[in-house]
Amino acid sequence: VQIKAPPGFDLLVTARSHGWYDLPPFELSGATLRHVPVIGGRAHDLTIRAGLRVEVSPKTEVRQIVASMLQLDEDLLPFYALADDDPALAWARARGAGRMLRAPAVFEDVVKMLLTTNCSWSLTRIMVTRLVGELGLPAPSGRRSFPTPEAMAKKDEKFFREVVRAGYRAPHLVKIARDVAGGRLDVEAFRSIGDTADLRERLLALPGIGPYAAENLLRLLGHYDFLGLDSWCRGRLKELYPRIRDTDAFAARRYKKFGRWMGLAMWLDLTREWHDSAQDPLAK
DNA sequence: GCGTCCAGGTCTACC
DNA sequence: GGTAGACCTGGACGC
Repeated sequence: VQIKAPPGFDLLVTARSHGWYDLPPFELSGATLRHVPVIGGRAHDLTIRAGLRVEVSPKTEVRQIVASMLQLDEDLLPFYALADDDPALAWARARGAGRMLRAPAVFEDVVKMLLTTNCSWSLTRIMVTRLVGELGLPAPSGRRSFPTPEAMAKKDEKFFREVVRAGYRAPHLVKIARDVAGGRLDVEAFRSIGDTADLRERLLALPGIGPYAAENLLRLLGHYDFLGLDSWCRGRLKELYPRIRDTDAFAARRYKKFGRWMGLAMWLDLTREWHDSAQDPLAK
């Protein structure tokens, strides 16, 4: 399947927009991005190569999934117009940066974000790998999908504590999975909510999702009005701007001029070095 | 080998 | 509304 990309689009820049490419079922090898989406109840091998050649079936649904995963429909021109005037962000237009890599389903993004809270990146990777290995559906290649809400809903808190070893996050995983599987919670509909404040409140209503997780999920949902500051962001701000004292107040001032794009502006400022070299940014 | 600290926070009980 | 303190795990670090 050939998919037309917007001008300036760079698959590698989008794939490495944040850490998702490092968590299964995502796999980034060279300029090839893989995932195992569940389509029609079955797991499929999805391979996306530079030039956006996609090899999978059924084709129609794949177009929508890939366009959503790579945020191909996001109009970044208003953001670039602002970034052009900022010396630290003028690179964004030239590199085609600003599209955040997303999972095929919002459910996967929510669960993964929950598993990034209050732990090291290596622990996040371990927990997600166990979840996929235990509950994912096998694709023809043998690689596994991210678990469906139904698969997770069948497991109890003990499983998430003792097998996934998610610790105190276990009851949150059970609650979210069972609410989604039971039809009481439609996280996929979050992509069509336009009002940022409303969407943020709905995300904060999810157990285990606080300001950090909600605001980072907002960014994946195309809302950049909040900064989503965490300890990593604060550390990076201090590295980039060593003279600042109050990182949160500084960030609010520094990126205010970007308006509804402020969260994206900050993220690209903090991660610009990831796109300077061919080195894996998470390898450090 | 062992103990301590902390990492891409959240929730609850208090005040 | 703000603020301690508890919460799981795994890796880094010091001894």
